[in-house]
Amino acid sequence: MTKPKSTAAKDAPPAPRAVARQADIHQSIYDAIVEHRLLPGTKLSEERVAELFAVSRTQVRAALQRLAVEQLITLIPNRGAFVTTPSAEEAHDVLSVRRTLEPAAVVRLIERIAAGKAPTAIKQLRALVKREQQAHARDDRRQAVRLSGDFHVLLAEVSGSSILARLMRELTPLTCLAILTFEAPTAVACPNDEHALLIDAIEAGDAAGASQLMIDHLNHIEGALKLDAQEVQEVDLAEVLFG
Amino acid sequence: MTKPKSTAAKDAPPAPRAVARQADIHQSIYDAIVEHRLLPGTKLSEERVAELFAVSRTQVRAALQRLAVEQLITLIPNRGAFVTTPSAEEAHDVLSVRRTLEPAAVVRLIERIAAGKAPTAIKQLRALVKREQQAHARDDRRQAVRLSGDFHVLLAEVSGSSILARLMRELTPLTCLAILTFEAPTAVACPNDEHALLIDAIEAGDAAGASQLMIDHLNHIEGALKLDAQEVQEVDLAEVLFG
DNA sequence: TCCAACCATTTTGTATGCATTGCTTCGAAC
DNA sequence: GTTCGAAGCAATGCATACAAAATGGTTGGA
Repeated sequence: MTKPKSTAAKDAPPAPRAVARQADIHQSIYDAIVEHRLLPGTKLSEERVAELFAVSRTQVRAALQRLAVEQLITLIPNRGAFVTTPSAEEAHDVLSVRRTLEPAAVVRLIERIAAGKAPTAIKQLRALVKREQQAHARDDRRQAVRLSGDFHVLLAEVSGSSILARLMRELTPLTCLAILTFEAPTAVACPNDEHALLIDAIEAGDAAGASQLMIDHLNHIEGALKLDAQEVQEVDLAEVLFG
Repeated sequence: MTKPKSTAAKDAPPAPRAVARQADIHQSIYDAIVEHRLLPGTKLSEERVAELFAVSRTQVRAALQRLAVEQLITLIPNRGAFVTTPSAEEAHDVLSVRRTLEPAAVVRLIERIAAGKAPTAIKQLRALVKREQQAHARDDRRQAVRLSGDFHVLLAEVSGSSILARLMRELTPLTCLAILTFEAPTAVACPNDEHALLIDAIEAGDAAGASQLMIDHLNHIEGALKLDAQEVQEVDLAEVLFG
């Protein structure tokens, strides 16, 4: 019974399916990185992670490899996996591409709503904004930034383009990482009133207005980034390796 | 000669054999899929692939996993890996997103050239178009389609945005797959004169004209897709990968 | 005292063996 | 003759064991 090695599957009632394990590991690390509980530069030892999840290194390697493709961690051969340290340049780059993509998502969504194909879109978006405001209300900045990213992903999803949604799922975590790395703690990340205004414009069917709001919103985010404050906070030896 | 292991020789390849093997497998399968030697729906058995490359299944699994993240293959739990069958809807979706992204890449590149930051860009692009024309000349349609995709990736790369380049590296293989799946064999994929015209407009610094050319170009590709022809055939793995 | 080389420990890379899952085929009953 | 079920088989999922590489400390020499 106490041995998790031999027939461990019976001990875990909620996740008897083996496939879920790997996804769980990926999700947990993903969440930790996006919510800045795992700081850039932190090393993720295979054995350590495997221990924490009570699985073998095989599963961990798979999860880490996927995270590496998503650029959330950097895999150095024979050295290990490290949480990616975003550069200021990359942060601007991501925001720049998002200024191209997201207005298109907004326009798409407005067209889709007009065609009656996305009846619950507005409702879903408002629900997410509400959660975001709640996070703000309890001063949970990490969760707020994360939910803010989720908002932009949801926007792309309900716009009806799976490709667009996929790209946004790649870009938003990088943006979250950049915000939490470069933004001053006092600054407001993705001011949620802008999200609310954006929904209003979408609901009103104002394509031009909504697009401009989105661009302004992304500009505000980029403007809030402080490129000089690249300080290291209690990160162990990793920074030395990268420095 | 006697002791190749110690700290003697530095001319040994900096890239370890280890990572190279895995990358090789990935690249080989990638090429085969993008050049349509591996047809959509084909099953890629771990054991079979491992045999062909003379490695263990471990390496193959890693390569397949990466291909799955890139959406070139579909991983079905307990079933195996299959070359992704693109749907007509996805094909249109990809082209739609590219119509949003690529004009931005063109404008970016023109600005970059004007700033003197990409002196060899035009030269590189023309060289690639030349190879593409040569492939056309010898009626190598598969290689032509593949090089055509490479052209669009190179365009994004020299535009100076690594994020944009990354996204294009994801989208072009899907487009290649769609073209070779849905397009009539007689149709010309990515008419290379359009690529040449595009380069001319970029070199002339005509941002509006070049953007429009890019949009037209992508529209031509989408227009050439035939949504009904969706056939699946069986092929021999060894023949395709090494023949 | 400082630099360099060596050895031990830790961590990653890889293969292999076993368990599990899904498919297929053969058999029997209706 | 058709259909449902069970057993066998093949392929994937996963863990463990082993090998290679790197790091850190230590020892020896200049």
